[in-house]
Amino acid sequence: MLSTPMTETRSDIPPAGLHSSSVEAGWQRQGKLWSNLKELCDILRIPSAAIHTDEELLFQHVQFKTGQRIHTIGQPFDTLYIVHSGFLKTVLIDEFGNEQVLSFPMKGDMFGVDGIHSKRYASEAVALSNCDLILLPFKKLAALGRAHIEFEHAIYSVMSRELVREQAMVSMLGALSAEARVARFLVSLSERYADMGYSSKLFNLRMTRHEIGSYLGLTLETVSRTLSAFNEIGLISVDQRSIGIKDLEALRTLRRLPPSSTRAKQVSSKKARAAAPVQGPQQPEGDWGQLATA
Amino acid sequence: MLSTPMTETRSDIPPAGLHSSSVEAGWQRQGKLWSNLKELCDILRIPSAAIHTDEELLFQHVQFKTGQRIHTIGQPFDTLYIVHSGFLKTVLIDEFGNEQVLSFPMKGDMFGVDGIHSKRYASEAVALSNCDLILLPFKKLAALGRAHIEFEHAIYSVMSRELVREQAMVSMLGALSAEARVARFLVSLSERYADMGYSSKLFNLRMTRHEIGSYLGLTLETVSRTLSAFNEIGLISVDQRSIGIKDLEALRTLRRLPPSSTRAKQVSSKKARAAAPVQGPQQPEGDWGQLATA
DNA sequence: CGGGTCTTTGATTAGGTTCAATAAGAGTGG
DNA sequence: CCACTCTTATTGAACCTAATCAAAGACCCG
Repeated sequence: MLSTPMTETRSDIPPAGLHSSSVEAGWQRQGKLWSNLKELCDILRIPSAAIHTDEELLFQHVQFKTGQRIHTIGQPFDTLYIVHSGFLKTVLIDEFGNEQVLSFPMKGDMFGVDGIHSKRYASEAVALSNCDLILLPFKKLAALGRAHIEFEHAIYSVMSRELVREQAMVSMLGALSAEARVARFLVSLSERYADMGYSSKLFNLRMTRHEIGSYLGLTLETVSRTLSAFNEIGLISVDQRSIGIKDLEALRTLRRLPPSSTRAKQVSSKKARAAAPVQGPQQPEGDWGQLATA
Repeated sequence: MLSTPMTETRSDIPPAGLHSSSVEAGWQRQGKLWSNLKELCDILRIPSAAIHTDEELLFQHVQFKTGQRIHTIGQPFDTLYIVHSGFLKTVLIDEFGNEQVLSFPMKGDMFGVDGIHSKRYASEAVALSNCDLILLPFKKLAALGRAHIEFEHAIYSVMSRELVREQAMVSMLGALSAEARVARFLVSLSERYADMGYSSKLFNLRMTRHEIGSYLGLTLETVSRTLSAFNEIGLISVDQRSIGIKDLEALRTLRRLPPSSTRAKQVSSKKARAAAPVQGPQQPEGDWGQLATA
């Protein structure tokens, strides 16, 4: 119930498999490596067109292990973080020590932006898996914006994107039922994984029910129950952290589960598509391991 | 229930009273007037120190009447807005036409930022009173950032501030009871009014219960009931749109109304301060009118 | 294997929604 | 000016969703 103690040292497994796709360029076992501007843009999904490839600016990587904190609330702000690989959560801590999950940053996401205003981080970031992060000192970023007009716009764009995301979040919390929230959460995870080259149909949750609940404004029990319900009516398959998406469209459009009397009917309406054997490159299980990507 | 039709032409009352405090410099009756950079910074509460006062850049003002839309969702984005005077709401519209209120911009607030990312406004802004807005073309803003390093940081800062605000919102929606939400809403309104030089103890709501409810993720009935409850136990006084803050501290720290059994006890604990006759410059009633400020 | 965390599921409660009726204002037009 | 209408606000009663409390099973790791 309290701020999940976070084991601080789980899965110390060193990188298992390596890979060398385009974006993964600047990465290597433990060693802090460096990315250049182009790589940075690619990861952030920013048009890197007009970027001079001869740009010598380099950005340092840092690794964090599961459970480690990247920054805490109130800590002086000076750098932004971009997720190169791994999964995290950002949280607010209320006066009683309760966590409120704000986001689950993953590859391509930037976090720490909330520190710009007050020069102190307004939230806390914790690694949910081993992570490889790119450090982006704010001063450097600002300078970069000045040097490359393109990049400047990109900065604004990323911040704007984040704002839109938060708006969607507010909207969801303000208006949707528990089922709809969980459904949307699954859909967005699915899409996010697809973006990253993982399977959008079969993946493992990196966060606990408690964290999901906090993120969605629900209790862990409600999350658990809702997942079970989705499982029963055939929208998904659930087994602990493993989720199989069976009917994405239904999840996408779900607003409210039929009032349990009509529940049976709904089950039938699930256009028995269970035939389609879900698969595809599954998400790395052993963390930090083989990114069995496309 | 549907997206309040918005009368589009209520209170066509022209500006009643004028005033000429420091910040109000570039304003005048109907005429679109212009503000210079320094004034802009002042309004935005940005340090305008290193700004060359000889700067010739001017920013156009525009007036909107109660009920008018400033921009709509999907409309091509090119300018940001800064509230010089008046009250607005920004809303999201779901697939059924239901509004979700995201914010209530007022003096010193910037909105439209959500349009940067997709080059289209992601939300809709509606005037809740007659408004005087400063137009800030995004291109101009970006150029400005390049010209004045100070200002560039200010841009990031304002966007970051907005993000933090949204985070607080998410946190509130995710974790607080109805009473706590309404209490916080009142507190933040009070503080906001104080900032603007109005009375923090006595003011009029510019928005309907429905809009407040939408903003707080509650129904209008719950908002109404909660206000009534606060009134009963002496935290505030309510009469329609008029709110009197009686016990700010209680509102600030309220997490959950005592379980109605202890309710009586609570009433007594209200350190009978009703003696203090609330007053101070009240908010302009006739909109657009006399800013009876300090 | 044992302690810890995480998850599932059930029973009960309560906070908020929904439905409904009434009242108070504000604007309109005869 | 008053009747009429429309929107907004208040309040009550019934219902329902999700929270809370509780217990047992699954998983993880030392």
